[in-house]
This record gives sequence, structure tokens and C-alpha cells, in this order.
Amino acid sequence: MPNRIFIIHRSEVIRKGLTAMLASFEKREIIPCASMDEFADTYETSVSTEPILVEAKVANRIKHLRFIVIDAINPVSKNTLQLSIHTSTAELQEKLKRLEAELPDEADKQEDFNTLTDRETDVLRLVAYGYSNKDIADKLFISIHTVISHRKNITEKLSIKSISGLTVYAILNNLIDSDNIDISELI
Amino acid sequence: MPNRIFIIHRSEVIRKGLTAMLASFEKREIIPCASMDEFADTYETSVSTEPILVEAKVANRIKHLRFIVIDAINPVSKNTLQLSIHTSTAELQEKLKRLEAELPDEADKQEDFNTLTDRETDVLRLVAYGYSNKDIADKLFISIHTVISHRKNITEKLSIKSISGLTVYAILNNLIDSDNIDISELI
DNA sequence: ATCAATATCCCTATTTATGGGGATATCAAA
DNA sequence: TTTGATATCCCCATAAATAGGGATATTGAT
Repeated sequence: MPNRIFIIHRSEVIRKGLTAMLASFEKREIIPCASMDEFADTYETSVSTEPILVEAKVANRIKHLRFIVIDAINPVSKNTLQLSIHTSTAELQEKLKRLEAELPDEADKQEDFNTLTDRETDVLRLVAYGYSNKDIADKLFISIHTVISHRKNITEKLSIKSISGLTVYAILNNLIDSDNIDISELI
Repeated sequence: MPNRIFIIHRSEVIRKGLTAMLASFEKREIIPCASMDEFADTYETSVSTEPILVEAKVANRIKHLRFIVIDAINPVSKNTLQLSIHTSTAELQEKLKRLEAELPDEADKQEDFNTLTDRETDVLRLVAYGYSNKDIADKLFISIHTVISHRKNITEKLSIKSISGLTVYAILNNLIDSDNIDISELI
């Protein structure tokens, strides 16, 4: 259960309205933001305000936090509510509860602090390169079962399920950066 | 069938040796490069030398070219040969032929010049965000069959099969860039 | 010496994705 | 007006990934 709820909207009316609607919503810290930049600053992520990048960064750097972004048109992440401006307090709180029920709970979060092992990093890099589990198994000279095991652990540790999310994570962590490629290893 | 073969290696001995080994390999232009930078320059891609990024850029900007990168350790792309330094000319040419047999032929390349339609762009963006075909169908209010159709066309047009490759393509083309997000659309 | 972490491997079942066919309706350009 | 591009929908079959459950061996730290 997240302890912080961010409200991101340019309109002050909307921000204050939603803050009021959520005031009675259990005990959370409600944080209104006028822009994506302000939201990103609060997370101390300065490089980009792109939601999927923010998500990858949060998984990477601020592992003990979960976040919810409220959105009507642009998709942001799996953890996103689609609401209209006519939403009632009851509907809003009820949907938030349903969304949160799908999030990993506090107990799981402790495990999120783990960083990836060497082998998991190997697998993640190859996933980001676009290889299938079978391909990865062949490249690392291990069975496909082992690859699947590593991928389960990666998904659990990072809380990133999609291949595209893992790809962004890999890019952000220089797993597939040119600086890491030793040209002398070619051929 | 690609008309250009790039040989990328820091060692001049290796470059010249491979060039000689491929001299008798049908009628191709053999282009030795001493570094990834040189390789990237030849493709007129200046932003990054990361192979997967180069691949995405090639698919984007230089659609009429196919390329082969020879590599022993670091994975580069699906179109990559894994060879040891002890490879014979016969083995090299035979493996190259097998690899090329899997590449789309000249006839297909004409269609690669097409750019994505608006709807295909919509779908690609959501793929890059990590959504499943089912999720995308729900978000765009179309059937999953339509989503699959669009994805087939995207894959064919871009010659990018993997989700991670599509994600990189989307990032490079600002499909999921923060600049494109209208904050007023939030909520 | 025991314990935790890592890395390896296996199983079953289900869900998604891919590949290769199709079909229809709309609309704009030749 | 016919043709091509776009967007929509459907089918079947296979490949791949995911979700849940296991097991074993090694190694390094307590």
C-alpha cells in the first residue's frame, strides 16, 4: 500500500478538488503537483519526466516507494487509473482501493532492495537485446529453465514485468551502452 | 541479400584477413571499420554507437540497407554470426550464406520504405509502454485481432521483431518522449 | 557446521504472441 | 470509377512467455 498519492494536473481547481476528495481516504500523504516536472522533482529524478522512465528509475533508485498516476488519455503504466472529471468521491476511492489491491504489499517491498546478481544481469541484458529465452539459454550455455528462473527473479526484484520496461531499465543502467562494449572482443 | 558487408575490428590484421577471406564471396562491397564509431559514421548515425540503437536507426532512416555484424562475445542482434578467430574461409562463407538466407530479400525491401500510419503509431507506442495486445485493444476500443494486424504491419515495415527493439525505436522516434505529453490531458 | 544466497535444472498449466492465411468498409487519389 | 491505402475484424496453428510449484549443488559467511 503506497503511503504517498500524487495528484498531477495543471489546474489548481482540479488539484484541490481531488485532494479534498482523497482527504478521507485512509491515512496517506496527498501530494499535488502542477506539472510532470514538479512530480519528477519530488522523486529526485532530474533526467526525464517520461512516465515509463520515471517508473524504471523508481524501480531502480527508490525501491521502497510505489506510485499512482491518475490519467484519462495518455497511458502511463499498468498502475494507472482512467477517470473522468465527473468522478464522484465514492467512485474515486473505490477505484483507488481496487488498484492498490493489485499492487505488491509492504511485506514484499523488503525484497525489492536486492540488486540483480551477475547472472541475472547477464539475462536482463540479453532480454533487452531482444533475444528469446531459448536464444538466451543457447548464448549462456544454460537450459531454458534456468533462464526462466532468472527472469522470474528479475521481475520480482525490479517489479517490472514488461519487456519494454526491462529494456528501458537496461538502457538507464547502461547494460546495453556502447561504453561497455570492448571492441577487442569482436570476432 | 545485403550488398555491403561491414567488418569491425580494432586489429588491422583481422580486418585485412577477413576482407581477403570474403573477397571471393559473391559480389559484395566489403567495408572494414576499425571501430564502432567508424561503423556508425558510415551509416551516418552520429548519436550513438550502441548496436541495438544502430539497428533501430537503420530500420528508421536507412531502410534500404541490411547489415551484418560479426561478433564473438557481445550479442549484437539476431543477424549476428558467432565466429572464433580460427574460422576457415569455407566456414565463414557458408555461415554467412546461411545467415543471409534468413534475411528478407531484395523484393521485400521496397515495402520497407513505408512509414507507419497513425494507427500503427498508436499501437507501437502502447507496445513500448509495455501493454499486452489485449490491453492495447481495450485502450484503443478495437478488437485484439486489429491490434495483431497492426503489429504484423509494424514488424514488416520496420523489420524489427522484438519488443525491446520496438521500444528502442519508439524512444528514438520520441513516441514515448515527455515533450509529447500534454499535461492538460491528465485526469 | 549450518545457513543463506546463487546458480542450475525440472514439471504442469495457462496466457500471450507470432505466422499465415483471410474478409469487409471507407476514403482519397489517379 | 476504379484502385490503393487504411482500418477494422476473423480463423487456425504453433511458438513463446508467464505463473505456480518444485529440486540440487556450490560457495562464502556466521
